[in-house]
Amino acid sequence: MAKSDDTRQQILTAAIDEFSGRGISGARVDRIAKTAGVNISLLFRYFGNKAQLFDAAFEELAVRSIDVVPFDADDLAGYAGRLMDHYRRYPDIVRLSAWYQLERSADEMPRRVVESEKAKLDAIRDAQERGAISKEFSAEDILNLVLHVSIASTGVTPILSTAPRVFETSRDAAQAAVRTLVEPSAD
Amino acid sequence: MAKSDDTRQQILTAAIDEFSGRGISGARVDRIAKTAGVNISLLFRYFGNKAQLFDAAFEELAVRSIDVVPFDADDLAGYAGRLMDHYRRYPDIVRLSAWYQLERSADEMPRRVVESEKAKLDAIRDAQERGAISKEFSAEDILNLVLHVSIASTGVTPILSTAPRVFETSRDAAQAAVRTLVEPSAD
DNA sequence: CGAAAGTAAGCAACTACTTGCTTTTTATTT
DNA sequence: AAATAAAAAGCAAGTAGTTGCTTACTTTCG
Repeated sequence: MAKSDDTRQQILTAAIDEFSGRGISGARVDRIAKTAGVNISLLFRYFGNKAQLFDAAFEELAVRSIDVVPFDADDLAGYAGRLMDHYRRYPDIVRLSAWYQLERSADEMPRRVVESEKAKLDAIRDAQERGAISKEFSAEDILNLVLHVSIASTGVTPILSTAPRVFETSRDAAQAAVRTLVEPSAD
Repeated sequence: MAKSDDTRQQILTAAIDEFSGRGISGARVDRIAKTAGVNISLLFRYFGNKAQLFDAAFEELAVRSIDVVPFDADDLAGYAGRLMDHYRRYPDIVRLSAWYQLERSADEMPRRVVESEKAKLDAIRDAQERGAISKEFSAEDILNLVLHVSIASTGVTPILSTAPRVFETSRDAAQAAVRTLVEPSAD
């Protein structure tokens, strides 16, 4: 099985590359097979069809992102900074997510992603109860705002605006924005 | 010429529909022609090729958005609210922008979009000089943050998160967030 | 009449996926 | 350790249907 596991991974790596660049419709399965250096029929035997291969590629990167970027409700600015670093280092996950929203939004996110989100919301609510962060916004709104501030400099965002900003400056600004948004108000 | 102008618009409308749903690679030119009720060869005579037709569709909606949603640097929360209303009413522009970022990001935005952005930045800088809004962030960062808070509930954003939020609540939250971010600090 | 608008019928290249077959690996028995 | 057979891995060569775009021709209109 060692050999086939390797082949599987080879296909997945090539698929991540192809799908993140071109999406599902734009991707070409023979190109993926060629990049992976495997026969095209293996691709279908292992992953079923093109859409399922995309799902596998997406889940791979999504789960990795969750595992690698630790969440901290008491330091949301720090979390935002870590997220931005991760996105800059692995731009594929952002693009893959974008394609996912556009071409697969009917489906549900992978289980691990859904679970992770629930845990984050619980942690935020707990931090609010303890008075560590502001209660002005709901936990859902806070998470939503933090995530969107964090992707604001990736350049794969559907806004009518020119090229993405210089990373360093907007990283500082994003962190400051998160801090401003969640700091406990005096009441 | 009245007849041909009408045909052109018919094609453009069908193209907006098809491209916003499926992107460039996923769109089918014969489907656009059929929806528009015109012969497919006219589509190419009028618009050149598939990619140029996409550009025409994108520019149409982008310019319309700019013209219809007035910018006000002294009331950025109001602007954000108006933007969100516009996006909810015409979701096509958000999706079209998303496809554009993914499939055409090499190109430059339409001239009108670039010009409009420059004007917005100038207005923000002016408002900062007058002390109407905070100087904590650069004009670029402020605009970037406002735009991203405004698309946070559209559901076509590359974040690892489940379904979009309820519109009304997140609209209020987004406006409050913008207000918090740009209110002049006491210094 | 001349130019522009409109149309039917292609076409060459591509595309996701399959088939029928050979080779290698693994598990089991001797 | 050798023999064996089943299962899995690997491959070359398809195939049926699609795709963006063109061509050659007719009709409409000022």
